[in-house]
Amino acid sequence: MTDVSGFVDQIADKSDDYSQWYTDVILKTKLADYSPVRGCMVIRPYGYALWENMQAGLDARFKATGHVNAYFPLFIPESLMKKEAEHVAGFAPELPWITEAGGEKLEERLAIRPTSEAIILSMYSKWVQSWRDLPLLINQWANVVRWEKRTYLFLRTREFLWQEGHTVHRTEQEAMEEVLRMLDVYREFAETELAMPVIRGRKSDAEKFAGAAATFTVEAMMGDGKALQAGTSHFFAQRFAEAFNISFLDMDGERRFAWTTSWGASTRLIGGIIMMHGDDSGLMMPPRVAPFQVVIVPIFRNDDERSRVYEAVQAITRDLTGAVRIHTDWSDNKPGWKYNEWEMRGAPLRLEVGPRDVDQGQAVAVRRDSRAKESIPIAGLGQRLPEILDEVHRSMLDRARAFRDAHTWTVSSVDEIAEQMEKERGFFWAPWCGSPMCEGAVKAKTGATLRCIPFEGGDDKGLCLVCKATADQTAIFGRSY
RNA sequence: CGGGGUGUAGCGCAGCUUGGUAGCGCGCCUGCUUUGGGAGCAGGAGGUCCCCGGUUCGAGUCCGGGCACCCCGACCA
Repeated sequence: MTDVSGFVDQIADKSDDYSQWYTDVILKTKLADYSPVRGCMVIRPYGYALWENMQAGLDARFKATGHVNAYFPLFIPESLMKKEAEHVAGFAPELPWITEAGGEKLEERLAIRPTSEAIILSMYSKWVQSWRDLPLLINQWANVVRWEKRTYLFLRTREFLWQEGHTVHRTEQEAMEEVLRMLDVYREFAETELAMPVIRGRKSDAEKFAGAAATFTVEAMMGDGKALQAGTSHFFAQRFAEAFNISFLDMDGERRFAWTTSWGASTRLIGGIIMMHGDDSGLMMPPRVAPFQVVIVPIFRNDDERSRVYEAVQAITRDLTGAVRIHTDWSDNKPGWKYNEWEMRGAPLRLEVGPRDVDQGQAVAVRRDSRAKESIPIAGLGQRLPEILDEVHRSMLDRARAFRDAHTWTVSSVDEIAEQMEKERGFFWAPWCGSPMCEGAVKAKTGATLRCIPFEGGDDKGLCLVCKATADQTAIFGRSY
């Protein structure tokens, strides 16, 4: 393997200063930049292209499960915001308010949406009259604002992009099925498109969404052992339906409150991609959402060679259009510079095309993840490159799983967590009695919060890691973003 | 909201102790030579030294006040 030490000196060492590494990577690879507005960021074209690919993957899955898109206003009247007590209490500290517009004080303050339950469900109360109107399955792609005190690129900014699905159902069972179905859509999307292994589970009461009866989550482990909530799906029971008066005449002629859900994933996932796959050379884009899956680096010494290489590159680009997302770097930089540049920016595959290759009717493919080189006949690129991209995806997913497994411990006491956290962070599986007191004790002692009660892999009998009472469930603890 | 740090060219920084022509590296522009793992030479452009006030013949530098941003912590769907 090529020695790559010292090539990317603009980026802090990942092991040396993880958060500086993360910030450097984002700025240097032009994913995003700080904005003139404190706590807000600009998503640059390279980052936005990534987001568009992620959107496409999610949107197709939402459509395939029967959902349609719509768009609701950014502003929420205070009276609507206040209708569900727990909900407003949960978001109050980070709500921005518009009190004046057009040179006049508003009669009613308008909140800038932190999430859209209030505005969407108030509309649903008009639209839902009969059991024949159900289920109502709507998603929206939008920006939301939460006035965070402490911000971090992609992971916690005051404004961010996301999607939020809001559905209404006739029965509790249907609503719960929807909640779990969409949670699994997030899991499948994360693994299939982002090469990001996640754990499905339920949130504790302390960690659940403000106003939800139950919150489910997919949790991923970042490269520093901290947890990232990669997507959530909420079961509201009939709480919001009662607050917003969403009721319908059922088949038996009885008027009943509906059952509602919501589920969301955001640009935070981009932060997850960076932290899960990146290394000291920079980004590593999961092939299926990478803005450029293959970057061609042309090599030549003079005009004659340049024109021969140009022809070959044109032919290759023609052949591959539609099969892979391809970009050719015709900048004036030297090839070596381009190799480093595109490794830093995480292109999954580099294709070198030089005079020697043209003479032999081939091109040299180099993988970002392993830096393995392979000479491929030009005629065979259309078949071989997608194969390699799939291999890269698989090995990235495998590596992320192996990393998570190597940083996961089964423990029986909170002291074990504290002890291990001194050395290395990760996920801690432990029996938990269900008490918020014990959950709080773990946080106070170790800084780790309860990430979820996993669907699979837990033990249903044990003694609580804190109080030693009988515990019929297992919880996963960890530091989180 | 608390603690720390930093504001000087697009970026990274030096200069401030001891006041006196605003500098360095990278990047950028032009030309020539280069190009298979971050090229070389030559020439060139680019400044509200964060802002306001004070001291002084003279302030990037000293004094006072303010602002902004970054990092750490608390808080946080």
